[in-house]
Amino acid sequence: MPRKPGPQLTREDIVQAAARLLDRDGYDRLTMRSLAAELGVQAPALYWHVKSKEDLGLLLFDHLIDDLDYGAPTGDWRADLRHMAHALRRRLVETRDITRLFPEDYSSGPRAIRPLELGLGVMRRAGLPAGEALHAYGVALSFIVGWARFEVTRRANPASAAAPPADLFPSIAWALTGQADPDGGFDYGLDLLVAGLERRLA
Amino acid sequence: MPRKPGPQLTREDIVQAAARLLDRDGYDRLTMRSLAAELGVQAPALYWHVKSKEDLGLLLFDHLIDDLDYGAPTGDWRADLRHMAHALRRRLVETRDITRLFPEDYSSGPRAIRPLELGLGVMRRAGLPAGEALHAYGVALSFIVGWARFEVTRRANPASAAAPPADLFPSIAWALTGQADPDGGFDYGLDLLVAGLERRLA
DNA sequence: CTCCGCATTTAACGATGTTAAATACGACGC
DNA sequence: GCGTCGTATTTAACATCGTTAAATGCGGAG
Repeated sequence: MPRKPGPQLTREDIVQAAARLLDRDGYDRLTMRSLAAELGVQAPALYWHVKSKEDLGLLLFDHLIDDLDYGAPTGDWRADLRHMAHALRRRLVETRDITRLFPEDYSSGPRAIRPLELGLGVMRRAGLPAGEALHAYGVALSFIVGWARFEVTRRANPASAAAPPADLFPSIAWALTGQADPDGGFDYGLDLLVAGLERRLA
Repeated sequence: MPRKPGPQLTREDIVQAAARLLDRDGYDRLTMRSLAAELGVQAPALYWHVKSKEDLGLLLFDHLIDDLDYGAPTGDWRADLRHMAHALRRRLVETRDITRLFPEDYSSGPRAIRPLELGLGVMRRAGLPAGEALHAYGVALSFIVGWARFEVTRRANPASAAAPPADLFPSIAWALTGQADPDGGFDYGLDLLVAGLERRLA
């Protein structure tokens, strides 16, 4: 019964080749035909293993995010929260075009269940009421993903912000007088989040 | 010198027709040809007024967001922040497919300057140090946009979350025991944000 | 040896964004 | 009044994409 694993094309092969192409050429050039070529095969062959390109996109996202190690809980919920957030953000920022593959229904669905369980565990150990944990998780996830999307393009483009006229935009001019380290924004957001949760616990 | 405004096709006409089609058919069916048909014209005619579809997307986004009224500052920075956040979120959630048009470089760029000035004004009046205002604004924007993207698809799909096995995912099971009102997540996030900022001010 | 199901190739379809070339049309110089 | 020129639009077509239909190879079961 076990089939010969010979020169057969497998779904895993496809996903791995897709990941390779995504990293090399970006999502726009990741086409069914180029993917088939990477595998030494013709394009329609892919459709035997994969329902559609959208389907492939989900499989690819899973592949790119599955090996993410959120680490074991340490008992310090603040550190755990920060650690998880940093891990996810780093993966989103460093893996090329992965934000374009991010499933729009990541809040629910089977693929989101592991980080959900972990994240809710952190909230639980923090002492948050059960009714707030899902909210807090959703807020954190929204912030992280939303932030990563902006950060990706900010890294791609130069920091080409020419200062606007100070008379028309006084608050912008004011904000530019304080020089914040430009990469600290994410940690600043985490600080706000943690402080907000602490307030919730008091 | 003033040209006759007769049956000429203008860029505004195109953008308005695009907005109409977007609302009626969604972004996937908003094609150059269908847009041209809506205007009683052939597809390549559009390219005289618009550089590309991507360009049109930016114009369309501007059109859909420009009339957003953030309201005048009240002096209560908490209320102002919440008001701005709600206004933006509502527009993002209610305007069909607008999140797919959201410019990835919205943090900077001329089109983002008005909300930026307003938002930084709020941060300023809150008493935040100048060096933190940009960070706080970026955090808030990331949260709002990130949240809206999830909320859009959550509204589209039913709340089809079948509860996972409690023995494998105890924290999820725990979180589900507390019934939070499912639409309060955004306000909860705003509460966290405000509380975090208050902490920053102390 | 034959038949059959899995896997892949060949060929092709329809749609899309976009460009090149031809064409209509109104203003302006002479 | 005629020709010319810049503006605006149409006609025709190209390249590419995701996807499907049909034909083909191929290996194991009877």
